[in-house]
Amino acid sequence: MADAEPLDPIVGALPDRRRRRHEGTKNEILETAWALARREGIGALSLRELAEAVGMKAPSLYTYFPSKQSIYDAMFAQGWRLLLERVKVLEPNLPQDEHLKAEPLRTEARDFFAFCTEDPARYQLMFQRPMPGFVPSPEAYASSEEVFDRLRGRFARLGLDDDAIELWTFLMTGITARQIANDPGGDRYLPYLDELVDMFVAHVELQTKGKGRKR
Amino acid sequence: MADAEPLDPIVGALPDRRRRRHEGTKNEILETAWALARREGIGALSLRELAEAVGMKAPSLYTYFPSKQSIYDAMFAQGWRLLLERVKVLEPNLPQDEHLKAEPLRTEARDFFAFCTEDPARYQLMFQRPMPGFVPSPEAYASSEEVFDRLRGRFARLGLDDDAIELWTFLMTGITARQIANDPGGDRYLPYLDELVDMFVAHVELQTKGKGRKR
DNA sequence: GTCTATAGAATGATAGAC
DNA sequence: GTCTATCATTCTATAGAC
Repeated sequence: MADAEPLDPIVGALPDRRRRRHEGTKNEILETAWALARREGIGALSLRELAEAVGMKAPSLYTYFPSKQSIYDAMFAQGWRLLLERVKVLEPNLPQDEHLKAEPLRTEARDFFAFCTEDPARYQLMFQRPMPGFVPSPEAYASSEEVFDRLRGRFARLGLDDDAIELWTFLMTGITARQIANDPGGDRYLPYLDELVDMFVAHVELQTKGKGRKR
Repeated sequence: MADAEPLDPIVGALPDRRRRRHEGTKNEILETAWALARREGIGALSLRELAEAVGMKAPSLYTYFPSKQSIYDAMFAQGWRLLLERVKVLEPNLPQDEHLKAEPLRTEARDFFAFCTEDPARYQLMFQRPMPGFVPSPEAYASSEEVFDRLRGRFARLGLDDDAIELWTFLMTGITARQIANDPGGDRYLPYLDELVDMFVAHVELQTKGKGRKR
């Protein structure tokens, strides 16, 4: 979970070696922030603690991030960029025949489930926004938008519309949230995942057969 | 949202009028706590603020609750007791014929959706536990257990087993969580609710028809 | 870039007078 | 039961020396 951070204008003007070093430290801070968030909960992150864990005093963090919010923002963006990388991998493997939805959707489901449950703190930050007053910056938000755009694209290639995406989202977030809340770190609910997908596939196929249907 | 609070031993020994008054103030504090939680988020509740809103100074709250955690605990218990009251109402209306699942499940779904979305702060406290370190007391937890026991009972009368309950829970929490996160106070996702129920019913009926199935 | 020192504010909780 | 006063922390953030 690192790099690809968009450069801020001030730092971008520095000489190369120095800039690289600056970015390196920034990433180290973010890595440490993730580690702390995993241990104590995303809402419990404090700058003193973070600074100490990274071998600094708290004020030094302000050389790298202008505020605590901006650290959350960078983490949020990082999480979505990472998910984006993972869903890109799914796209070349989509079938030509849109009647073969089940297998790609199972892969999709397992990938999402794995991503969410392998880091509950990240899940909370990305999907539950537990910090009062935290609003992601437009740049950070952009990655999350692209994830959804690509989901739309993949679903379209399987012959599925936006309403199907909504249903799909209920299922996937429903099961992952329960996994994280009731059995964090485990996989107690994983066996239900394929059943959810089968239920979903049966439903959308029933719908597309009954054409010209009402909603 | 009030009373039925189990008496703590000390207060239970007081004379009647005095005890009633004490309980009344306690409820007033809880009501005010809910109002603040709705306005500023459940995690942002502070004792000073709460005391001021109820017309006291902060230390006076300790006459009624031994700690901030105990206030959260009382709220948690209240929420589950209230949901318990609501699901009890559903039970007399269950059909004799277990092939008529769809209507009672729609009612069940609408009731749960309404309960969850009419008070997002309550939902967060009951289902998402956003306060680091908050653990409900065994007494508070008991109400939540009874809610699930009764759900099991109703599902059994519809011919549905524990695995069906798990699936159902994914669906219901998936859609309510999304409603609360993306359109709090609104009902943008309500139109999908019946569709979820239909999908679920079709799935479980397919399963019970194919008897002796593997899992 | 990193530090010390500190501002400035908020928190939960307790002691003890009345 | 309620209050004042206060403890003991914690927090983000800034000023300014080095």
